[in-house]
Amino acid sequence: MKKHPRGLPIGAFAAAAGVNVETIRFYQRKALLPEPGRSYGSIRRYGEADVARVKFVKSAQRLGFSLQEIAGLLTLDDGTRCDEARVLAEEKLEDVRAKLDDLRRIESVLAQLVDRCCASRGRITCPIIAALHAH
Amino acid sequence: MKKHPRGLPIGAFAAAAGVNVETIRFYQRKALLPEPGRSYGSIRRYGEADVARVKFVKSAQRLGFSLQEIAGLLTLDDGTRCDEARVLAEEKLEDVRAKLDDLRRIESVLAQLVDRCCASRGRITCPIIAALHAH
DNA sequence: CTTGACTCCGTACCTAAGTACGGATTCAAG
DNA sequence: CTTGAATCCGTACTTAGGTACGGAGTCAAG
Repeated sequence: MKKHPRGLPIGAFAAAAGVNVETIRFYQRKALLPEPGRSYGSIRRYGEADVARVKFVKSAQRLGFSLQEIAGLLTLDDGTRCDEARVLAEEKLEDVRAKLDDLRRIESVLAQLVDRCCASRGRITCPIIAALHAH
Repeated sequence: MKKHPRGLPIGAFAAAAGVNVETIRFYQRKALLPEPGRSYGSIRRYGEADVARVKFVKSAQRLGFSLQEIAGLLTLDDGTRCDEARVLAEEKLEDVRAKLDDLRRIESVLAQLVDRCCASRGRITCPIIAALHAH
């Protein structure tokens, strides 16, 4: 493993964070990452804190937060404004539960259709097609 | 209500189907609707079958089918190829169940985080922020 | 025959979260 | 000092499902 005494250049940084170089640049434009210092020239150098930040973003994404919402979470990064973080998490939980309700409804309709379809072998009109015509 | 003896022009058709005029033209480009006849001039005229078709598309969308998948369903529109329709419905059911699994996992994590957050009033480090840093 | 509403058509724009490209620098090794 | 890799930067493209725009043509009523 190579040493990067002045901090990681973008390629090594992206690899360390498990994302694409272009993704780093994209996050930079979205201000999800601070503009890093550019020691000796015009090349950006990143540190461990930046790697942690990208991983934070990816963790939050896995919980369904959008990048915009994650920008909000990142302003609470010092961990001292628990109330605000809880509000964001509660709102997201509501979103997720609403989507769950939708999907459960859809699942039951689809399951019924598949079921009725199986039960109606030889019928002239497919129950699935008929149901889609019915509403 | 006005009569449209030669069939509905696009505006009345879109209204009857409950969608935007632009949506009709978009569906036309996607070949979800057949090119309608243009009697006497260059104006498209639509019939009841077209209205039913748009409603079919909207029903299928509510069940989570993409327009591309709906194009597939529409080729089975005569209702005689029940097996093929069932396969498409089963695949969609699998999709929906996979998404449900994801969301349930997310819900439980979020619910735990909110819970722990509530339990830790006064703590210095917010458990939500800490958890996002942990993975 | 004119006016106003409607339609036609192609094209651009929108969101989200990136990905891809390409010319110009710059860095590091030999 | 040269060469090749990496970086910089702006811009365009991607998917899905539309929405919006604008100029030209057409249709029906008065």
